[in-house]
Amino acid sequence: MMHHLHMSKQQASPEPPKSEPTVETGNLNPLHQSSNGSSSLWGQSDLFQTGPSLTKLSLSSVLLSQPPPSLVTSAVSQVAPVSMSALVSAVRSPVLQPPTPNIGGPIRRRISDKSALSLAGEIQRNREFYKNADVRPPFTYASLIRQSIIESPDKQLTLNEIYNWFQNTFCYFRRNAATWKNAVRHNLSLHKCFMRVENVKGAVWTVDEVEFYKRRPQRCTTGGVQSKSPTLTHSPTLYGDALNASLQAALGDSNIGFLNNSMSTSTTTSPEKVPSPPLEHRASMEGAMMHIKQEAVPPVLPSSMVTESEGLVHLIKREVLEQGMDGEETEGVGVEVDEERVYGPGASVGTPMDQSHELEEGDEMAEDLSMVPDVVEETLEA
DNA sequence: CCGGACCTAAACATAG
DNA sequence: GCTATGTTTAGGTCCG
Repeated sequence: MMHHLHMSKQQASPEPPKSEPTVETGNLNPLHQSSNGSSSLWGQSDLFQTGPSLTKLSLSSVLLSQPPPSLVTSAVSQVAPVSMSALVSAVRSPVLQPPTPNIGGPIRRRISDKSALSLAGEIQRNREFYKNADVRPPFTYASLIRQSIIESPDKQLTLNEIYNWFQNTFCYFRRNAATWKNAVRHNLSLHKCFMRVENVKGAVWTVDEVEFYKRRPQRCTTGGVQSKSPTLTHSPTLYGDALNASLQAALGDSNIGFLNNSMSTSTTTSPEKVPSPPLEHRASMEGAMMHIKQEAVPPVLPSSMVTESEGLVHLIKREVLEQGMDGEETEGVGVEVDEERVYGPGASVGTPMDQSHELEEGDEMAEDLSMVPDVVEETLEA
């Protein structure tokens, strides 16, 4: 095992994907074709990561052996006292055994939920790493999809654009296209947080932040689940739990205020368009926000709502179904979603400009996500 | 042990 | 007929 790690340290960038990772957003389908045996590859590849080719394993291992820069540097240096033990162990272990989940097998411990909040930062920090390393990102498909959409200027992407984002952003997704693409489509259809919208450019996918955060809290909220994850632990993302407490304390009202402000700003910036978010809705939103706060991450909900309620013309998801049936699961959700959907069309009030405005705001928020850790760091250091 | 979240695979339907 | 896109279902793993 370790062998691979040591050797081939230099072929670190040897043959990741035969196709140059230098793909530009838009034109890169280098591997698509290779989807031939791809389908099967991933399933196994995920398990054995590189089962067939040791060379690849080497590569991965090597890369893995040196966790994403930010993962180590930021995590270690940043989060000093907080959850030292956890972080330390997390950071150490990786050295001995690759931190990433991809190697050992299909590790489920992926950063999702609130973790997704800082996913932006995570990706930003390690963009190069993920771009060149054949490492499977420790995020769930849902989180990644969301991220891709959020990163887009219009907060909406076509399926193909999402594919491109995956491939552009992660070297790992330049292989086994059939598999992960299927997963992406599956996720888009499965999760309520992803909404298909008929746009000028055809069908595009958008994210319903409210939904996104709503359906995932449980797992993460219930306790430092994520921090346990090897991948999460050392990730800048995991500020979540461990940091949380100290973070909250550290940040104090100032930052919270910031958060609140951000939220209020976003919520207030679009009051016209989104006719006074129903109280119930707000309540739920706040619920979601609570999670966000806990993670010490900037709010994102508002923007989504806005986005959603904005120029979205046709919301073609399971509205009917939700309304008609499943009153249990989607109960609360359903209601809120419906509400939003109601706004959507009616929100036509929102002008294109408004939309772009909001969208930009959303961008900023996405940026904020990436800076959260820094804020934390500074605060803690101070 | 259970239930929920995820992942992967695959069948099917549709539209271009 | 093929491909891309969507939707569903099913089986498994992991985790709290």
